[in-house]
Amino acid sequence: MIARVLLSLPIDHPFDFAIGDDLKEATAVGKRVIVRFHGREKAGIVQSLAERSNHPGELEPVLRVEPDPSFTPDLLAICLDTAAHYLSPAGPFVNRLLPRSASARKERYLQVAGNLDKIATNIESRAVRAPRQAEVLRFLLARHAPCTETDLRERLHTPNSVINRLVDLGLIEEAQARSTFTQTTSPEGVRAMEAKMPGKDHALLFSRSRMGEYLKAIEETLASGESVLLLAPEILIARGIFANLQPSISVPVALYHSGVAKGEKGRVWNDVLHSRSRVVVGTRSALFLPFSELGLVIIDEEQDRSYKQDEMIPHYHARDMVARRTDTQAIFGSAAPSIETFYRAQQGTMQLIRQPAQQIKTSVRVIDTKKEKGALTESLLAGIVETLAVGKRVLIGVNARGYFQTVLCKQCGRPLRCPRCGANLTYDVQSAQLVCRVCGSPQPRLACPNCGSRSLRFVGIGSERVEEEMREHFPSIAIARIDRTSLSSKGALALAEHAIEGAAQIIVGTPLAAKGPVIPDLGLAAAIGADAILARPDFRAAERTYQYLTNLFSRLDEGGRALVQTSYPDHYAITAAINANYDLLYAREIADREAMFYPPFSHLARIVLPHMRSADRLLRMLKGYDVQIIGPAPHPRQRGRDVILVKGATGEIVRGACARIGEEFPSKGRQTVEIDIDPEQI
DNA sequence: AGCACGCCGACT
DNA sequence: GTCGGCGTGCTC
Repeated sequence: MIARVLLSLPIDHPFDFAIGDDLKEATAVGKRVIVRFHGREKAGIVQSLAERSNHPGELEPVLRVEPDPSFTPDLLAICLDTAAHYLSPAGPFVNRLLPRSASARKERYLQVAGNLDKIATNIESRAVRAPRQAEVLRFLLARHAPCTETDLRERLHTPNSVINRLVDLGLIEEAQARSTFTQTTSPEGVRAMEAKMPGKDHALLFSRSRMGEYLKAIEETLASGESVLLLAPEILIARGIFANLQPSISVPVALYHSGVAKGEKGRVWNDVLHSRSRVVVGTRSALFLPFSELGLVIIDEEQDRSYKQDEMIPHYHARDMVARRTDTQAIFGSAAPSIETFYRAQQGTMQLIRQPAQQIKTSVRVIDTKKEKGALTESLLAGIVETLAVGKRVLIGVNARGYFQTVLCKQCGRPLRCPRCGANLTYDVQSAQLVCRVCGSPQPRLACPNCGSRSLRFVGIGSERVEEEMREHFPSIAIARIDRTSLSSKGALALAEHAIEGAAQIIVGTPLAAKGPVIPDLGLAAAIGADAILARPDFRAAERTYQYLTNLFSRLDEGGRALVQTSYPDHYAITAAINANYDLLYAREIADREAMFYPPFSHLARIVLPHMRSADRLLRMLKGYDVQIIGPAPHPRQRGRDVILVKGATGEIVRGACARIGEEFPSKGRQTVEIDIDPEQI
């Protein structure tokens, strides 16, 4: 017996290892094994088992088989399919996905034990002498659902001793996560569900408030014995949904995202693997958890760019990977769907459930910055003062992080560029110097690296600059800034959540802060950075602008006011957003996309290649396929690299052409050719 | 990815 | 004459 093992190497094929008699029993497809490779111990995932190997030489033995977490064969197949779809090697992907072995300690799900009267009397009798115990009982009783020990400790700051004492007293007990759920769906319920989605497993839920529909669908799926996955675009939002969902669902809910601690990841993985967890809320990586009977995937804010993995290979899009899956029901939720998804719904590829009635009419005021100058106009400041005066809160949406967006050289008349990578430099207040946000290198002098001139002009405005100006204007007001750094650590995350909940009167945020549910007591949502999104050289610029503004407005409750500062008050993306008129946006966009042969009418791939002798050969090769080629154009941020956009009528054609590129131009060091299938970033 | 092998410039 | 630069190639 031999095992074909996927190692974390940028090589697209598995390596064979011999399985000794002692490990025959333990070795299985999807397990993590330790092998000796190239003289060193390395972990790998068993892709398949076979009788013999084609390898001419001697085989190294499998040294050890790791305990769970492991892949189910089904999940492994999905991962291999995903990697293949994006023309990426599977080894690094699957090795990265699988968490390290979970710690021996298993997370307990706790619930109140015995009859409710007994608990109620205990809460009363313990209120004075054992207030912490009473608190825990009250919490669990009110919750109606089991709760993990960690969760209990975090929410109530309960020491372990209190929990253990309650277990000893027999007042709380470990819940069998699986058995606590009572089957509630009648045959009529099942029939109603079938009627709702006749013969179609996938639906676009186009609505402002979607949680109710989600809850219904989740309970229906649970009732049929299957599991549910709910995806959110950001950690911050996943956490919010998790907190909301947990008390209203009949089984324990697990949370899974890249910020979850290692041990906890392994625990959640194992809970899903053994069907102890049947509802998971998470970000895109949760899509690759080992569900055995996944009945429903909900992908909330389906239009969100964050579902695309840009930083690492494979560059997969969670929404598209869900769309490919016919083995599970799927709901794509959005208040401002992507043009692609809405098109599919229009074509009948998926069902369209549209609830326009729920759109809240927001009163929006437009400030034309061609008439009123400055990044922070007088009207905006007046609006903020007014809002604060009535005790309401303010959200200011800025398009970018940092201080100034760009620094222009008056001599060269062009933005200052990083000499190392060619990206536009920004000014950092903290260090009072120019820094490159792409490669991180600071500039020694406050001068143009190109000509040395010290006469600079600062244009644009970033979140840090706005935050600082706000502090000057409103020194006694609590101000918070929310951007990508808010997701960097647990502490920063908690701070951001705290700010949104009410700790800050003014929140300055990048588009990240526009995502999420209604912010309590928000009186004013002001967009001052929408133009920068609209001006991006990307065929989705108008769509993104609409989605950004819609997101921002949706953080207001009934009665809240919005304000948009723009130089393009008549642009359809902005007027459509202000009037919540998606159909206007869609009509304009879909006509444009068809005329310009962009998605959904074409499929794209983005190729980034270094300046090399063989670039001409690459282009000639592409021309042999039925594709359109745009470029090569210099990479906007990386010096010495070019970008080619490949357009084709089907994904197969584009992927075929790109696969050939991948074969003919194997990655070797600096010469690596990057291929991004269905890019979100143009 | 590592790591070794291998072939050309400035140094004790 | 050597030390060491990183291009190329292999790993079951």
